Amino acid sequence: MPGPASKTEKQSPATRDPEATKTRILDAAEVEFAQGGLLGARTEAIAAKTGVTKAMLYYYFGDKEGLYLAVLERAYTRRMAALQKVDLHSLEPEQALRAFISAFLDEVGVNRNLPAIFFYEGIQNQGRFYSQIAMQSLYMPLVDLLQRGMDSGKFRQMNTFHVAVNIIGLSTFYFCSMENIKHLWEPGIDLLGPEMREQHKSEAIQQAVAGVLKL
Amino acid sequence: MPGPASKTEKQSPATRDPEATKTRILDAAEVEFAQGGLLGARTEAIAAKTGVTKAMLYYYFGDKEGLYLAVLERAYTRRMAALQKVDLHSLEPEQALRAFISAFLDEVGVNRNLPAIFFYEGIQNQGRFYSQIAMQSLYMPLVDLLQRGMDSGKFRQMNTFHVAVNIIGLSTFYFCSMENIKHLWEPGIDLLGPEMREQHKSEAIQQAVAGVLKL
DNA sequence: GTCTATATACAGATAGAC
DNA sequence: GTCTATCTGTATATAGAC
Repeated sequence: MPGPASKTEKQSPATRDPEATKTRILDAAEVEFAQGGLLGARTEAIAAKTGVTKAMLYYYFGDKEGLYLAVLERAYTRRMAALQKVDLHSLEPEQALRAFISAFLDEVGVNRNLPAIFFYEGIQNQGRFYSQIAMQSLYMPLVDLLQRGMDSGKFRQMNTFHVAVNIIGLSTFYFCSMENIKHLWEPGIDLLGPEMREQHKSEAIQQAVAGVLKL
Repeated sequence: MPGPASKTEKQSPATRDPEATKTRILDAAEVEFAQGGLLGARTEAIAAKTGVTKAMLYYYFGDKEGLYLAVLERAYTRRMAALQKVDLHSLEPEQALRAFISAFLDEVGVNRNLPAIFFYEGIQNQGRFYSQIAMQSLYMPLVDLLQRGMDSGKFRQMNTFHVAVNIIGLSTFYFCSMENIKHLWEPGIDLLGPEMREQHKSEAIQQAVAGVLKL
């Protein structure tokens, strides 16, 4: 039965609201890019999730790559905002490290697509869109923090770059590998549920802290 | 200047050697799948790298997915072989953990495409091709090892599943994020060179061991 | 600002000669 | 067993009506 009333389920009608539409597109694109990367994402799929037509993506963002950059930009801004809330310099190194990982993982819990997106960015796009900036916002504060811990004698001697990378790794790998590791737990468990996230955060912090403290 | 002699550089001539050709295709496919995943990989690119035509991929492996499965199969076999060389049960928990990570990272050094491939497998394919098997070979031995350490009183109380995942994470993230993190070091450094790999391995083992030992 | 319809390019896959 | 040529589907992107 064709006709205007038989339209199949769309997320919402065509609400002629530019900002809302842009946001909805970005939200859908973020999910799609997180799943397939720039290469694997399909503009048609993004449009379908959004509830607008493909043409709108091009109207607002020029092309697929422009949309991708907008997603990265927004993701980066969010991450920065979340991490800058914690004042690392007012805390002792160990407490600062705990606070940093906690804030980082809370942010990942809210914005679950970021680890995969940044991962894709490195592996599929050779970091050509964002590695410099992501590094400055995420890794350098951590490296500085570790250096401060070493200087104060609380942390062991270490290569701060490698350790910083490994700490981000042990914190984010869980979110990037969920589908590979879910069989470790009982079937149907929600790895993103509050209890599991808390468990993961707790273990991640313990591992990170114990891994850098002087024996 | 057309003609049979002006053929542009191919990896090798058409050597009518089935096994060699299959191996060459698998090698090239592994690189391509590691870079783009099942979705992003291009059969044309694989053929170009191999030096045979696209038709050969289909002749030997049926379709793209068949080739992908063959790559996974071979990668899995290699990983199993590398990990089973170390006899975990004959070592004390701490030494076993060191040996396990060392063997794992040595294998990653030899076979550099695996972390990315398994990562893609989880994130892009929802682990539908391999998560069960990869889990059995990689995570369960580690979980058992951690449990043994807890039982013996040498390791702290922990959630062995989370800790195992985090240990694999801190060990592999480096290889999956190279292009994102390379700016932490001086320009042009080879993150896969022997010195850097040794540094990474050393730090990874220290972090993993310190993270599980009883204080 | 949003949609429908379509142009253009390219990727996966196959047929058939050699 | 390998290649060339090609079919077919699908993806990005655009033109133009509303």
